Amino acid sequence: MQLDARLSRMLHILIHMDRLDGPMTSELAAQMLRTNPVVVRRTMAGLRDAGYVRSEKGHGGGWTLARPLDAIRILDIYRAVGEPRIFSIGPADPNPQCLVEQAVNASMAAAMQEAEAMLIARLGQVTLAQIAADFDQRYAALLETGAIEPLTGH
Amino acid sequence: MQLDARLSRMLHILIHMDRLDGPMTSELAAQMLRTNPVVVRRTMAGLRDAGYVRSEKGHGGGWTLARPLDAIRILDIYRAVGEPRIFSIGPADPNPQCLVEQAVNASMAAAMQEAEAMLIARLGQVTLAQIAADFDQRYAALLETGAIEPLTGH
DNA sequence: CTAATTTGCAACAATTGATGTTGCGTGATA
DNA sequence: TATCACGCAACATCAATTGTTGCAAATTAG
Repeated sequence: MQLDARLSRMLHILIHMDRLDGPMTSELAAQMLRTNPVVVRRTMAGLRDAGYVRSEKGHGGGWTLARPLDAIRILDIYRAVGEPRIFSIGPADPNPQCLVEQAVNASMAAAMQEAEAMLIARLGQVTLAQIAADFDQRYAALLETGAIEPLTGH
Repeated sequence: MQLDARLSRMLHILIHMDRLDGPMTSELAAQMLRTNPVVVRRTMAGLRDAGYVRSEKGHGGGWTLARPLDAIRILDIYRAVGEPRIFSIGPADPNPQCLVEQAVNASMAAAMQEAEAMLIARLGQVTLAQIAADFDQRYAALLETGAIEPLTGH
């Protein structure tokens, strides 16, 4: 399997939702993510259950933020999408009989848990508002160079 | 895909090689790893090319350590097996046009690179001799409790 | 010298979980 | 009442490790 992009995709679409007035349909989100509306609904379901977005059916329906971006941390969304597995490397057998293998697993697990704790801590320190602010800087910088026109699609 | 266990498997088998007098055949290693001899050769090939083990064909052939365990760090083996991808999460598009997505990727990449650097640093600090010493402690502890008999398989 | 052993390597199948896709049901609105 | 949009189940696709088969090459035993 290639990379699990659910977290990145949700962060991406949540910021777009913040900049959009009115609900965002799964269809529009799917275009932005270059995927299928069903994939959007499937992944966003976790965010809805966790209270970060709301969904409305029917005409004029779609997805809306339930909180401001500065009240959502990356870690919140990581958890809302189901806390996907972080590492693609790991033990051959998580609970082996062989004592050598137990020692190997213990050593690797210690290192990986340390790295994971650091990553989780970082994800808990960054709000979506900070990412949106970074976007604003990038946008302003591109306007400055004349590389893009004001109000064109990002 | 499930977890990539190549690194763990190599650490495991290298320590067994150290405790074995004479070469270890791929067949024996495969039994210890509960896999196929071809898988063993395939993965060990990287360690041979990197100079950590030697292989001999024919009668009495097999794999032998080319260095003592205290001269091999986990990081060395990680590199020798081809530096497998560490994370199973990541960006949907590593080089997107969308500035929002660029900002998301930058934020995630910063956190992940920090965690990766910490993991790599840890793997560079642990030698296989240290893991083998941990095994010795586990073995002695089990002997102490009478849970196992001396000289039985580990 | 011949047979048995063991690695080397190519080729292909199996596995697994996210991702992609189709279809239909349900609720809301124009 | 027709259209829109989400909800959900079911199945296909994909990618990378892992598993498997087959055969060649090298080395040693007898």
